[in-house]
Amino acid sequence: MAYWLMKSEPDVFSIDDLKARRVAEWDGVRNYQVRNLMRDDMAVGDLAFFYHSSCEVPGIVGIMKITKTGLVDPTALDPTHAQFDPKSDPQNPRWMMVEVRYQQHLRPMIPLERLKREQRALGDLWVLRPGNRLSIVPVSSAQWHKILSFTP
DNA sequence: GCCAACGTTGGC
DNA sequence: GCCAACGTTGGC
Repeated sequence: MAYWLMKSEPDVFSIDDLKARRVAEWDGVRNYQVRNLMRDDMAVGDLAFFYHSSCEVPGIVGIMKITKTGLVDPTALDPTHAQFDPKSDPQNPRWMMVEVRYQQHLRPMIPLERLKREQRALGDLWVLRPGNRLSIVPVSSAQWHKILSFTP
C-alpha cells in the first residue's frame, strides 16, 4: 500500500466539502507527471493526506482513501467546462482521475510550517522541495507515520 | 499582489 | 530539437 499527499485549494474544494459528500472524484488534473502517478502508481486502498494549498494556513488537514482508479476525467472532454482540453481525444482520453473517500480530519491540522520545522526527521519530503508544484506527491511509509505522530 | 520555479507552447 | 515567451502554482 502506498501513501500520498494531495493538494486542493480550500476555496475550490476543502476537506469539509469532502466530508459532506463522503466521496469525490479528483478531477481537473492537467499535469502529465501527476496523471502518470494516478494512472500508474495509485491503487485502490492507498491512503492520502488532504492538503490545503494557497490559503491562509497551508498544510495537512485530513486523511482520505483511494477508492477508484483509472477513471476518465470527463471535465477534459466537456467544452463547456473551464478545465476543457480541446486536444484530448474522446476516443483516447489523456486525462484521468481517481475517486477518494473521506476518512477523518486531523485536529489540529498540521501546518506546512510544522513540516518545515520537522524536516530533519522527515527527510526528503517532496512537498518541501523548492519549486515543487505537483498537486499529488508520494509520501513514504516512514514519513506518513512520522507526520501522523505530530497530531494527537 | 509579488515572485520564483517550473511546465507548455510554438516558431524556427 | 532548441529556446524564448507565456501560463500556472503556491508560498509569502
